Order: sequence, then structure tokens, then C-alpha cells
Amino acid sequence: MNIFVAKLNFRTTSEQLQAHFETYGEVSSAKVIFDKVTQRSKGFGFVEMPDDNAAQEAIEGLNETEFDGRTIVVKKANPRND
DNA sequence: GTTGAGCGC
Repeated sequence: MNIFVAKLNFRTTSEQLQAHFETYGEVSSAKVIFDKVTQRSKGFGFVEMPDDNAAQEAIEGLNETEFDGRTIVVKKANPRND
């Protein structure tokens, strides 16, 4: 299950994002989108969880909750163009 | 040494 996480703190990293979602289940991959030039966070990221059940629990459990001092938005990610 | 809706190289 791919998860879209928005309104992250601009200083939040991918490891922090993964560690945060791992509280609900196994996280296979987590990544915060950074700018290619400034290398600063774009304020959103993606989390991939192998268990769809844990992923759903994480979405409903972490959506609109405080993370790293910011209220984040968690929802299912759109299918990326292969 | 900033900002805050939106979907990743």
C-alpha cells in the first residue's frame, strides 16, 4: 500500500517518517520528497507498507495527527506512472 | 536562512 503524507515539517527526514509509521506496522520504504537543487523538503512524502491492513490502520491512525511539531495529512497515494 | 497545498526521478 502506497501512502501519501503531506504537510510535513520542512526539517522532517525520510528516516523520521519511516520510524513514525513503523509504530503501526512494517514499513518497506519511506521517502520524503526533497528539492533537487536546494535539497530542502517539499513538505510531503511517501510511505510504502507491505501489509494493507497495517497501512490502512496507519492512514486512519496518523492522519491529521501531530508529527515533528506539525499536523500531517495521511492518505492513499495516487498510482505513479510506470 | 522564508513557506503550507499537494502526489515521488
